Amino acid sequence: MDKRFFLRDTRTVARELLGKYLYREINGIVFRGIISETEAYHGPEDLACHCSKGITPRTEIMFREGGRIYVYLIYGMYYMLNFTTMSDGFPAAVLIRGVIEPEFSENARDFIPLQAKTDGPGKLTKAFQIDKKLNTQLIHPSTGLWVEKGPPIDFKIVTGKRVGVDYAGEWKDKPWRFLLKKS
DNA sequence: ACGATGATGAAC
DNA sequence: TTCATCATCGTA
Repeated sequence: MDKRFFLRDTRTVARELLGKYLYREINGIVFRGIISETEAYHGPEDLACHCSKGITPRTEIMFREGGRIYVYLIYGMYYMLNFTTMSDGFPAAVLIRGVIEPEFSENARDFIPLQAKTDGPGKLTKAFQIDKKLNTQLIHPSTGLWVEKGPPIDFKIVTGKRVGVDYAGEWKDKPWRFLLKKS
C-alpha cells in the first residue's frame, strides 16, 4: 500500500487493512500474515487515544502525516504496533491486534505456515520481532515492515468496542474495533 | 483473578 | 522527584 492509503479517515483505514498482508523482513527471512483485527484511534478528542494528551515525545508521530509506524511499550513488556493515518497535523493511528495464517519464507516466494493465527497485539509483535527501533519509520519494504494486497478470500467484517479503554468516557463505546470473519 | 514489569505524563 | 496509570499475557 502506498502512502495515500493511510492519509484517509482512520476508521476507513482500519477497516480496509483487514484481509491485507502484513509483511516483515528480518535478515532476508520474510514473515507475513493476513491482518484480522484492528482498532482505530482517531483525533485529539478521542480519550482512548494517546494523542488526546497533546503533542509529547511519544505522541508526536501520530500528529504527522500518515503512513508511518508507531510502536510503544505497554505494561512494561509488550510492544504495540500501530500505523499512523490522516494528513499532517491531525493525530490518529490504527492498532494492529492480530493476523491469521502467519507464514515465513527464506526466498520471498515459497511460504511455510507457522501456526493458525497470532491473536493479541503483544503476541503479534513478539512473533514478528517488532520493537521500538521501528517507531517513526515509514511503512515500506526498505524499513522491513509493510502492507500489501491480501489473498483472494471471502470474509465479512464485524465491529465492536475497543479493548481496554473503559477509562475513556463517552469514547469507550465507539465501535472502532474491526474483526475479519472468514465465510 | 492476578502478578509481571517499565515507560509515560502529570503533579508536586 | 514521585506517583498512578496502562490499546496485555500467561498462569491459576
